[in-house]
Amino acid sequence: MTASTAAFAEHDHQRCLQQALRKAALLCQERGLRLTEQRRRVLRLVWSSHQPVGAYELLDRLRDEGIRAAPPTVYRALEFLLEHGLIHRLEGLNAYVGCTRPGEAHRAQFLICDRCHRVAEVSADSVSSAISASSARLDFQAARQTVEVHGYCAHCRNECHDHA
Amino acid sequence: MTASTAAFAEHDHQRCLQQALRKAALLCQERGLRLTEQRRRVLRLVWSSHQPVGAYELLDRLRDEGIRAAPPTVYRALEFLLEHGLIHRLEGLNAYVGCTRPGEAHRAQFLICDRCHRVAEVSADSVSSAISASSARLDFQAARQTVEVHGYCAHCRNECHDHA
DNA sequence: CATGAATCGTTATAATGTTTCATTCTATCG
DNA sequence: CGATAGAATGAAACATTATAACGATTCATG
Repeated sequence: MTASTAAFAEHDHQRCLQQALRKAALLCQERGLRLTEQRRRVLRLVWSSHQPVGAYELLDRLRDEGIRAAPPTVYRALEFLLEHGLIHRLEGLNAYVGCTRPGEAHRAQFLICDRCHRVAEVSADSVSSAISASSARLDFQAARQTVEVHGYCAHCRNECHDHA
Repeated sequence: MTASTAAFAEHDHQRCLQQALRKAALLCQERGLRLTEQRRRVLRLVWSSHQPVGAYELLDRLRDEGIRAAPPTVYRALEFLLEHGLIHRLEGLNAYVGCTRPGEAHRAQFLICDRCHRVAEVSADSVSSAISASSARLDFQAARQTVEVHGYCAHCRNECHDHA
């Protein structure tokens, strides 16, 4: 099972989480970044599932863990994690998901299931290069692509048919 | 000049505006929708340029015109215009732009110049079908695509070189 | 006109994100 | 070790974006 298909399938999510934390630690060590307790905690919470998490939900969960936190606590951690490619922000949801390929240069697309709310990260060259080519045709220099696809994952599509 | 390239080039914007209002009136008449004064006003303000406009900016401009308006006034108009495909929402900017092809089924991508803040709407089949194909490969039923590309338009890229 | 549905005005509030400044931590240098 | 400068944090206030709720008005239609 590849990382990109894992989100919608049954899997041992503990492995996802552990791998994400391990990769983050490695990346920060390599780059001389400080993966502080707050940042690690937020990263762990973001990775607690494949469902995107909002900033204030993270705040609540931090408080549940007994952490004294205010909005800037969360936003600062998110900013750090975004800046170094450890998480992604889903613009259409104002929410955050873990990056499956931290440290690797990649252009990601997100498949967002509107029923189970799980999100899969995809890196299809066919998509990113079609966007680049289309941009270039209009003499537009593309620097950053946001691609968010809403719909139903295989499992939820079947559920919907069952209950239709 | 096609609609999709107009945004970044010199052009008679009055024509864009008038055409947008004309198309909107036509579409509403065909569908039995009420293009009320508030809705027309908001549509006109959204179309006042190719730069996306935020809800509260619209609110301010309505007030400048002497209209008594509160947030729901604007959001209700925006909701109507979005629902019937007269405008688009740019998720990454929390802002709105006029739709260049109201009434036509189309999947749009947006080229957003980070310098002049103008936005061009594109409908590249190569992009939308690459996204559909990529989704299908993961057995994901794509219903709606959000594609927002940040970068520099031709004009601004040259400006940047000049001043570099 | 009577009526019901759609639209609008108004107030309040929720949800999301930022600024600011004082304080604490941490790595490094003398 | 102690000084120190930069990074990170705590805390309060504030700014921006969006929605809920409810009564009043408008409008097409019978």
